[in-house]
Amino acid sequence: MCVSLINYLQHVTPLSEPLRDKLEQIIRTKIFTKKELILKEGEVSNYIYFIESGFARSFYTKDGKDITAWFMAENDVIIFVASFFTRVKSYENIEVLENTTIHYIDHNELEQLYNDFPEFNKTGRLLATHYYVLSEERLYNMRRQTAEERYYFLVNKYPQLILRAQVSHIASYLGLNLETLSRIRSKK
Amino acid sequence: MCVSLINYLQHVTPLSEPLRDKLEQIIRTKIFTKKELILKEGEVSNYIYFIESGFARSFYTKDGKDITAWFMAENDVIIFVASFFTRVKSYENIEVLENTTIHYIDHNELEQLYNDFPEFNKTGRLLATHYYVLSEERLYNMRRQTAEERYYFLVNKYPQLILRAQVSHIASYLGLNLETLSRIRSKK
DNA sequence: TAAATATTTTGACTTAGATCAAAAGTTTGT
DNA sequence: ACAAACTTTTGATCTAAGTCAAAATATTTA
Repeated sequence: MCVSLINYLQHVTPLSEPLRDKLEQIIRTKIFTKKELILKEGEVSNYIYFIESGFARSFYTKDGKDITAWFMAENDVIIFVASFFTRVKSYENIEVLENTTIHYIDHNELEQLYNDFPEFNKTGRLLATHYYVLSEERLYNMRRQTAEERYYFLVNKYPQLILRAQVSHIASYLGLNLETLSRIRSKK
Repeated sequence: MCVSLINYLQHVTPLSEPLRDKLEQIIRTKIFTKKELILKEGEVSNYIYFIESGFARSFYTKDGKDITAWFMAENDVIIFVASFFTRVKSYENIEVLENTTIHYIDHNELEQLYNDFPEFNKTGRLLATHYYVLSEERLYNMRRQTAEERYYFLVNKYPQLILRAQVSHIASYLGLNLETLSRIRSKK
């Protein structure tokens, strides 16, 4: 059932057989239907998630407005970064935008795994590095730049995202209001 | 000479004696004077740096303008993230803003270190995670928010930075022009 | 320590994107 | 297949921040 996740991890760096067996034991699977929340703000994020299929977004509320922080699709590892790693309450939610199947691992079990299988730290290091690079890239795109530049960066870098997400979510992700994004898109 | 870096790493997670010895062997030290560039855009970042003392900033050029990406001070680990990890040419520079002493490790030697001392992957994982959290935090502050909100977030989170960096650099980091930041600051 | 250079502040005006409002188009459920 | 509920587009203003210009301060350097 969780073959996709183990394959993914195996692809990051090879795993020993006992480690794979242990992973199979601790990975849980859950199916969410459109609009369900995988995680709610105010909770400490206790799981690291992996999307087997589907589409989701993280968002938070600011001055009554719903602001999308990022989108996640097949083969993405997702975490409330700050909350999962530093054990503080999350200010973000994760909402499923299409029916979605996820695999997840409990925070304590993951810690235990790092202890029992020190080799797994390499997987953790490479994954953290990878997501760190992506985060810096999004940060880079966010600074300066006009609304139009930011939008077309996203279009080029994540074309499938543009097709799947709705205008209002893309707009709030880019720090625009939806009318502005609508106008940018209709300019040709 | 590189005691400060080894202490720092030891603080992340304990290191074995042979690992410490190896680290002492491969860590290099260099002193930069104000305005020198530690690294130039167009180069592949070959080193991971650690600031023992001093102050620096990373910046890039966009439409002829110099834009500060971040600041680094004592006990900060610094890398051109994308370039160091993915081995592409960096679009960023690192400039020393005060006389600065740095320790650095060569990319290949670091890879070798991970191979020879697999335990060091734990240090790498924890450091990558830590900097990932900080990156997401900066990203969070960058989105939405008015110029004033962004500035005061920085003031509260990094008060020493505000004292050390010049207005024009802080302004470009916040995505503002310096006149706008000057006006925000003079509002009391 | 005075001149040269760099940085910050202040002022007048412009503009990209926000806001408010309503029409048009799409999706969803029964 | 129709009504209800969303989502997107279009239009008319408004405003926060940008631009250009010049004066006021601070910092370097000789």
